[in-house]
Amino acid sequence: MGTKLKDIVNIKTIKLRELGLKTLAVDGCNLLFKYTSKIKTKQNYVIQDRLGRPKSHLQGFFYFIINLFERKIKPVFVFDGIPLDTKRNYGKKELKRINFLFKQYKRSDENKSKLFRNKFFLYKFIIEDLMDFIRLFGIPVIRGPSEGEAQATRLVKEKLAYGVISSDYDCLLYGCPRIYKNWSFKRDIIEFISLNDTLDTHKITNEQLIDISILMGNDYFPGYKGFGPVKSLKEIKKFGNIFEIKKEYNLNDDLNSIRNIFLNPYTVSFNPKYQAPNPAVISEYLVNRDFSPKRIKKGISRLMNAYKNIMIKQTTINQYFQ
DNA sequence: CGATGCTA
DNA sequence: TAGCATCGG
Repeated sequence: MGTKLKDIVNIKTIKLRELGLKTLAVDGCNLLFKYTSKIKTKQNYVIQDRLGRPKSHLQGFFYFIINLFERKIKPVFVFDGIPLDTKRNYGKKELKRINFLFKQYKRSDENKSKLFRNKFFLYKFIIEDLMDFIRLFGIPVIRGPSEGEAQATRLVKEKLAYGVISSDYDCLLYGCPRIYKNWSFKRDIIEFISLNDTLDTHKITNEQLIDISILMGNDYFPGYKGFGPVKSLKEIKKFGNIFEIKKEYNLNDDLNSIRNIFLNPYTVSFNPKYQAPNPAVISEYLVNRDFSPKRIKKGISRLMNAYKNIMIKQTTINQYFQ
């Protein structure tokens, strides 16, 4: 939802290679959703193996990892923890509908395409398998207890990652200093959003940015009518914080708890560790999912070459600084 | 989305 | 070999 911050944040396009040898926390759910909706057949279905299992996300993640490795970027994948997400309450009705669709999905292609774009379905049936797949690359994966953005930001704050790759701006509200989005491997560029630059530009604090998001509306609060980026920013700068505005406008929502979601998110301690990718096992996994041997061979060769180059570069640098 | 194949 | 179209087998 963080899209409403678009008019406030500072966006800069940089070269992907500037991020070489950096560890970036990747919002895995974001990517999963992206690939299951964008990698599709002519009939607009996810691509599937002969057993009807989805492959779109596997292909997407496979090349995403390879492309990052080739640019010497090390990802750590962060997934959301809870299948029942707090933004949308999946009631009994929706659960029933999804179970119904799932039972039918071997028969109806139409249901499949809907199912694979349903967040609840992905959370319940796809994520764990995908995390296992990623682990075969020796890449650390964590499923945080609340929002992925919050957990990813914690890694950055603890200097275990340099920044976060995510499609929206919510990480800024959690205090993430660097967000990267809208990459193009072909053009070798990525957009960079700096929290500090954003705050400096408007001469506001991180808490004030949260307050602005509350006025405009964020994932946890619908906001107030008439409060867009311009008015929200102006009023926060004039009154200082959301509580003064609450008094001024006679609002009676519990805004402090919304604020606290961002100021004190529920996350866990995690120390990312990297290992060498396991080409044989990755290959076997992809063969089982009906990827063509040609694709697998080429991809794995790119992967292992890229990994080797990261290791060489890293050792050289480590030696240099010793 | 990113890879692959085809065309000139 | 770049640029466009189509595939994901």
